[in-house]
Amino acid sequence: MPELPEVERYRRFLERHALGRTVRRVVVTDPGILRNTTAPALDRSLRGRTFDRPDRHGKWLIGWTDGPAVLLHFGMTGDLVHGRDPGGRHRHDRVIFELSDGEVRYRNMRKLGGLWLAHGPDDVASILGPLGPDALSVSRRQFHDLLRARRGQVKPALLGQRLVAGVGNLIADEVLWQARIHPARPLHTLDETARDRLYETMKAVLRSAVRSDDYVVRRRNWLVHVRGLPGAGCPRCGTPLERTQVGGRTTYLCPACQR
DNA sequence: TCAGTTGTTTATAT
DNA sequence: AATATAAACAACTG
Repeated sequence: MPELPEVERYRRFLERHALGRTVRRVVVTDPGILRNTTAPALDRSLRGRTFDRPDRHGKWLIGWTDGPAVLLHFGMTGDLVHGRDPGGRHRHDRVIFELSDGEVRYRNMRKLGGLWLAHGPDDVASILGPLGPDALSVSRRQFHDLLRARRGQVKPALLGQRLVAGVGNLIADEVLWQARIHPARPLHTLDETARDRLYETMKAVLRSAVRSDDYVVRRRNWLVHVRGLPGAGCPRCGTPLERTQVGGRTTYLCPACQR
């Protein structure tokens, strides 16, 4: 699930269910999900702390408290759920934050991604690593400046998290399809018009996806809606979609619309 | 049994 | 120094 739009939903979810709540206890059902801490240390560090307004950068969720911050990355199968009854826990709920009101569960089947504990903004920055600006808030000027400094193909550039942070495989295909740009196109062949179309399309796709509770299902005219279905055609022109590999990732495109 | 999966890191090669 | 490629991580599903 989790690309930028899903993680933004998790951010709002955490804000709704954890903001202002105090941590009673942290239960770790699978220590293998903890990346730079241990179950006892996590519980000790958070117990009694109160959650502040969470932040998001790209696909990272930053759960600030009046003590340390909890950093969550969701990999490909992460999720955040809320419950009141411990009996309702799922077997892939790896970490449970028992709060003064209900509990927030960090679920992750495949255990790509994980949980980090950070002690301040500098610690957060070093854990997140060299990310580009958030793809939803990057300015046109900054996007063009950063793009100019990149070489290679356009899709790997979008996916790399260093140009901008938050674009994943589905959104990358969606943006390039809507902007009518071939995913393997070398960046140096994109003129100013195409670069600007890329920027505007990326922002429009992300804004729209964030507004939807499930853009894969609800955006019926989008590529993601038909992506992977057998015999799927381009939602614009009906040409059978092409499935290929770009930058090592499965890629869907319309051979008629995307030159 | 095998291929495939919305992500990232690491090693290696170019 | 960047970029490209493959593998690894891990746990499923069809």
